[in-house]
Amino acid sequence: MSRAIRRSTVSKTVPEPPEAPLLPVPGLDYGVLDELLGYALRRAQNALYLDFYRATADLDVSPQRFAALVLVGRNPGMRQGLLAQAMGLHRSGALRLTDWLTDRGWAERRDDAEDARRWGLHLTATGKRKLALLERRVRDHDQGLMRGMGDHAARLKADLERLATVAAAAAAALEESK
Amino acid sequence: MSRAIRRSTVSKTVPEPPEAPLLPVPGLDYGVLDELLGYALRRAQNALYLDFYRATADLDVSPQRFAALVLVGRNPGMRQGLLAQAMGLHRSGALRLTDWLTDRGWAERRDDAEDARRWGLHLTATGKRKLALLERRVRDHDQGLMRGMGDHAARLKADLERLATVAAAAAAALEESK
DNA sequence: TATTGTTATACTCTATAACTATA
DNA sequence: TATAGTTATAGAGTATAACAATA
Repeated sequence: MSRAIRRSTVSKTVPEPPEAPLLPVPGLDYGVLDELLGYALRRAQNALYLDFYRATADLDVSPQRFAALVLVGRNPGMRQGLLAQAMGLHRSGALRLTDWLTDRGWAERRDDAEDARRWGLHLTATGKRKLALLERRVRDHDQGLMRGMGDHAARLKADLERLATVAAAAAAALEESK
Repeated sequence: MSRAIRRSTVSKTVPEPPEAPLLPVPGLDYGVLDELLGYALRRAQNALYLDFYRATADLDVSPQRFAALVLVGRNPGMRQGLLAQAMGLHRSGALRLTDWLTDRGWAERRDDAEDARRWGLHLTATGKRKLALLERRVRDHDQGLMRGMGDHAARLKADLERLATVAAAAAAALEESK
């Protein structure tokens, strides 16, 4: 592959957040939606996304990009393909995500000693500073949500982790039975 | 506004699902992500979306469009603006969503008796049949997830509803303090 | 003047398919 | 041949801004 400098065509901003939270509108009949675990999850996810967006508005990231920054920071030298796998993305998506980080000077690609097809991803000094700042902000903010959930916070987190594996197993079973 | 027949430029298919679930990759260090309620929620949401997509693959809907169908079915005559509000969308998004439903002959716009600026949204007979089929499928499927969560299912749903309001309040407070 | 819905546009996000270099 | 990454493209999703009709 060409190791020449590439021109990346990556987004310049963070995506627009939802217009408004998805909270129940008084007087509307939600029918079956009110019974569904999936819809409750969607409502919560929507509210948290909006909240994350506002809490980090000045730092120019998205939840996904924050996650990528953490992963590269914690696993220096990781390949793009592994980043894709960890984030549930196609290879081409991991490329764009990496480009976004390198365009800002937060990460860089280095040659992989074992396999010349691969890159090793590393944070720059700037990236490390940015990550430290972001981690503090995001953690504080998340802890605020946890406080709001009181003594249900820990069990909610555990239940969500279990739900993710339950749903993934269900999806895999459907894929299988095709 | 023109009540002439419009040419809708709406998508023909359902969006591509994530490439793969976001489950933890063994051997990777997730750092702070493993501590965050928000990341646990993201993992669950990702898995459920993929699962919904596969469970309804033959029915050509997305979670959002399913929700719109339920809302219009349950609240006949509702305005587009109200649909936007209920779904956390901009007006222009509700327009596209409505176009999508009308293009398929599942819903129709009728004049609003009280205000000539508004449309009243209604399901067609076809839309009602489709909705009945979808509701059965989605409910069965959601109950499968609930069964997988055992006796934690009800409390998880309640916790998620509370989390949505906690996060929405936090987001509103941030918006306020700007 | 404000509101409802529309139009036109811009931008992001993701995947697919074909390609190059390397294993 | 298979894999890692790249390129080019197509399709989806959302919002913004300006506009017409109506209140």
